[in-house]
Amino acid sequence: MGRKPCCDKIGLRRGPWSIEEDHRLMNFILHNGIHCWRIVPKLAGLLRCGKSCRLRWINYLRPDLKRGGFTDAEEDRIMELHSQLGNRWSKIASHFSGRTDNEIKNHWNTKIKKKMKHLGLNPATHEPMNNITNQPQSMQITKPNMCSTIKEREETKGQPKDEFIIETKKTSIISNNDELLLAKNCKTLYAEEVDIRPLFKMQGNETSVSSLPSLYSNISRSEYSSYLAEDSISLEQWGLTDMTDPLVPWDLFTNLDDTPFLL
DNA sequence: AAGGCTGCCAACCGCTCTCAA
DNA sequence: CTTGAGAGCGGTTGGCAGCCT
Repeated sequence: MGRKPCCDKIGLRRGPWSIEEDHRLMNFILHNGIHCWRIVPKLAGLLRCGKSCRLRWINYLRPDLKRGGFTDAEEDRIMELHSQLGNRWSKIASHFSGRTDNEIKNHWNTKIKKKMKHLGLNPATHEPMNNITNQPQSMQITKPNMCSTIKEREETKGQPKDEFIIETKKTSIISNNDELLLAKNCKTLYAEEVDIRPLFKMQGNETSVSSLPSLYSNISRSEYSSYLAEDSISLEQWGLTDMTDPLVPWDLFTNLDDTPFLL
């Protein structure tokens, strides 16, 4: 038995939102703010449930949404965060401004997952899959102090953490930039034609990489420093007076009435 | 041209979490 | 402490568009 539905669904609209509905919801929230989603549709004059309104606002109407495709940097960050947080999309989304959990989840399921599989990495664990045949037997991967959640990471602040040691002999797994990038995002590192013991240590906001061949010397230096930066978005930060993203069809709303839809 | 297939993504569903009474 | 309502989250679905045969 789940909990009761958030609303009486009889007579309520479902499916895609019309421009008129978007207009009403947008107008209502911009004029009145959000206090209780349950009453929003009633006050805004919408035949939708509060839950549906909330979703529409968060995933589509919110003025601070970035829209457009994900940049390579954003993809890298998603993979990095996913390796730590797993499928906690809202947590992952909180590290991005202008991106929703739904958007990130969709991108993960449709693009990044495939990319990882293509590269022989398990999307769930971010580690090489067993059926990858070019992985040398001599390779050992150890994760002495892996933090699986942000909370854990915070709790172990000041201690060496997220430390991966990979020992390998003469492997050539990494042969192009994409794979190198992915390895970086898994905080794993493979050596090419050398014996190395790369050691990633994260201490506070600083990352140090020791004993790395020059090939890898330019990666992960600053990647982790942004981890701890928390994105916090507020209405004041939405910049409602400067919405210039051409991908957002705000011109549909340029003729908003001055008065809210109070019925 | 038409039908099938695939990818994308908005939206929904069911569950958990949070917090006030 | 318990309960219940609302909010939030993650998994899933369905429809559309574009591509392929």
